[in-house]
Amino acid sequence: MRPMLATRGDRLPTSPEWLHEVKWDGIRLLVDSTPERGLRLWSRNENDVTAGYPELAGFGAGRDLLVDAEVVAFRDGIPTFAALAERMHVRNQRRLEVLARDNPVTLLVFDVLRLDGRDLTGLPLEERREILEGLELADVHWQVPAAYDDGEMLMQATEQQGLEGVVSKRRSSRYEYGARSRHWLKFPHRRRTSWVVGGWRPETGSRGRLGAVLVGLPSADGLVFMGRVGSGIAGRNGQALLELLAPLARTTTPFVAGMPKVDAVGSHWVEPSIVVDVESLGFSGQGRLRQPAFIGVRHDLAPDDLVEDPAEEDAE
DNA sequence: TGCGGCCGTTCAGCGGTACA
DNA sequence: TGTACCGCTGAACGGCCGCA
Repeated sequence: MRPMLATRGDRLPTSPEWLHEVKWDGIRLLVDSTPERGLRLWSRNENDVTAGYPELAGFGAGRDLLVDAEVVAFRDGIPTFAALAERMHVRNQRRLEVLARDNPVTLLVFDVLRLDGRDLTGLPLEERREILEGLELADVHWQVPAAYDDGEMLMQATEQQGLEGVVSKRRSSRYEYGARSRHWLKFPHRRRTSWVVGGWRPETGSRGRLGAVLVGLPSADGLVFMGRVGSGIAGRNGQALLELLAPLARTTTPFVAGMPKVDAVGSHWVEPSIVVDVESLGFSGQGRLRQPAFIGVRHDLAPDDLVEDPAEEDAE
C-alpha cells in the first residue's frame, strides 16, 4: 500500500477545479490506526517506521482510520529536512526519547482514505477533505494544514516564507494507491545558482561516462567544496560536459582541504574554469547542495564572476 | 507520438561491523 | 576504543522502453 504521488507540473493551474496546499519538506507516511492493531506508520516504500516516531503514538486514539500525511520537523518555525534527517533512522529507544523531546516531529494530515471501516478512496478529494476537516485532528504533534483556492498567492507566500513549494490537486480526483497522478501537480521552489566544476566522477559500473560533477565556490585558497551533482547529466548532457572537462584534467584536487574523503576517492580533477548552473532545494545541514540537478554550462561566466556571492547569482 | 512505469543515478544520515 | 566503510532508509531527477 503506497501513497498516491504528484507529477511535477510546469504551470500552476488557475481553474476553480483545483485546490492548492503547501508542499511540506518532510517524509510521506500512510498512518493506519485500528482498534485491533493500534497505530502503524508506513513509509512511501511500505516500511514500518512506527518505532521511529514515539510522539505520534496517540494519533487516532484507537479509532479505525487511515490517513495520508507528511511528517516534518520544524527548526525556527520552518519545516527543515535536515532536522528530520536526524530522526529518520534512529531506532535506539533512549536516543528516540531524547530526540522526541528535543527535536519533535509534527504529522501534517492532508487526506483521509478509510474511516470506521469505510473505504473513502473512491470519493472525490473535495469530499474526503470535508470528512478530514470534520475529524478535528488537532494536537501538539499533528494537525490538518489548510487548503487554498488561490494557487498563485500560495506560491508567492511559500517562497517568501522559505517553504518548499505548492501541491495543486484536482478537487474531483479519486485516491489511487501508488499511482503518480496528473490530478496532483507539485511545484517546488528550486533555486538556481552557479558553481565552478573542480572534478567529476564516472558513472557506477562504467569508466568513461559521467556520473556526477564536483562543484565548489572559488576562494583565495582554492575551491570550497559544495557537493556532487548527478541528476540531469545523463545522456547527451553528460557527454557534452565531459568533452569540455577532458582537456582540463589535472592530477591534484583544486578543492581546499576539508573535502569529505568519500567524495575525493575515485574522483577525477580538472582546472576550475567551467561554470555550471545547478538547481537545488537549498543546502543541507552540512552546507552541501540538497538534491542538486545540473541545468547547463554558463559559457558567459568565469569563476571570478562567482567570488562576490554565488547565492545571488540568478540565471534568468 | 505521447504517456506511464521502471530503473539507475545523485543527495543525507544512522547503525552495524571490521579493523587498527 | 575510535574510525572507516558498507548497507539501509528517506528524497528527487532523467533516460529508456513498452504500450495505446
